Amino acid sequence: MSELTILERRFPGRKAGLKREILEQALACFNETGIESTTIDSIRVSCQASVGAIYHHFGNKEGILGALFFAVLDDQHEFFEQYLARANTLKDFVSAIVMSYVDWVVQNPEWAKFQFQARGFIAKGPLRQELSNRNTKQLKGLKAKLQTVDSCGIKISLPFELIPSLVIGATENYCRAWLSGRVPTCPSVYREQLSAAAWRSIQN
Amino acid sequence: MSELTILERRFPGRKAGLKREILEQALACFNETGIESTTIDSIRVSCQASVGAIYHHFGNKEGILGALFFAVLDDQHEFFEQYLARANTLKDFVSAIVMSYVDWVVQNPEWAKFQFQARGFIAKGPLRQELSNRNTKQLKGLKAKLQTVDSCGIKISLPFELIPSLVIGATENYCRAWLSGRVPTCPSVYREQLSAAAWRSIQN
DNA sequence: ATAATTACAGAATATTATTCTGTATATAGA
DNA sequence: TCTATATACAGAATAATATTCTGTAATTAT
Repeated sequence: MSELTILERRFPGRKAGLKREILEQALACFNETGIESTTIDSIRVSCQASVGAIYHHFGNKEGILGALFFAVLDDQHEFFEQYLARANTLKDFVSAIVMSYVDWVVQNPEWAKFQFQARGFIAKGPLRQELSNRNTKQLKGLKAKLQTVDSCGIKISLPFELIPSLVIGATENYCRAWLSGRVPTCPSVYREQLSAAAWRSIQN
Repeated sequence: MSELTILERRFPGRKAGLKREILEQALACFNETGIESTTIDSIRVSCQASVGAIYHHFGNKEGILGALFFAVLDDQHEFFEQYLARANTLKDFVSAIVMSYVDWVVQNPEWAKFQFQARGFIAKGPLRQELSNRNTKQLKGLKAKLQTVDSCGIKISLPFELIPSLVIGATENYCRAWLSGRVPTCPSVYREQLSAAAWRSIQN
């Protein structure tokens, strides 16, 4: 794991300084007051920039949202790939998905909160195609990797389209509950249980 | 099941006619173009009302959102209670939760889509307390019912706070995927599998 | 060194949400 | 039935917000 923040990794260099600052404050605003009720002006005040600067870098509000959203997505994906690379059996495979998800959320709670909020917006707006492309691509990668893995003597009889939901659904649901304060206990505490439950759920 | 629509059940009577019409068109707009990018004026045009009428009934945009959101929540809850009433064993209990969720979503896909979109907004805005109250209340009801049920000789050793996520997480995830078009197969097809997987996931 | 591009500032404008004032319609009490 | 009171609606006026536009500084490339 690098010491840099997500923004420093995705928008590196000194000349991207203001860009990062705008994004950082925008993230804070979005998480505090919600995406819709965050105004460009509130972001502008937070980062002490001008509307001109903001619109120069991002075009419009959706542009800020998109820059943040795809930065998260990329970061999460890289993180996930690191876990996946070490998985040799099907059980490891399931475990890697669950664990990487939990660990990433716990390490980046503010980004995770934002991601949950923003997905809906992106799925509607002009960037929906981009999101859809990435989803298909990632799914294809997963399928390929899945072929190369030792299946532990288990024959999965459930239809493939159900598997992703079974593997990640409960974990995602719990992480969301934790981020919103509905449950107090950090998902890290339940890494093993969530992983084991996912594994049980796909067998029959 | 009543023949009436959700709106007719929640806002009955002739004098609530325009109110229902506004809500119906607002729902359509929200689902088509997203909540943020839906303007009051686009709703006004769709239902051929005046801004005055809209603001008279709902106060502001958030008010429309809230009326729709809690109407859905109430409807879903009643539907769910019908299933739950028939559950006598723990396994039935889990099954009732999964099945009622799937059936409701499949019967009311537009409302379900809206619910997923709107939850984030409500969780931020001024109605968040109301939402939180309902969640706690429902959870309390579930716990109470859980005590009265035959546990099938199973001793659940997982912490309680994990259970709701394990039971409904995968199903919710799949329904969401279906509503957004990411998977083609209707969740109804997988009712049994989802229910069985949830049941396996909570045992260890 | 200078031309060209990129980064920024802030006033001007456009879009959208909300309020306000007035009128009609319904409802309740006499 | 009459009238007072509240509720339902219409649409112009205003406020809040997003976006554009024009100009200037800084940076980069030639």
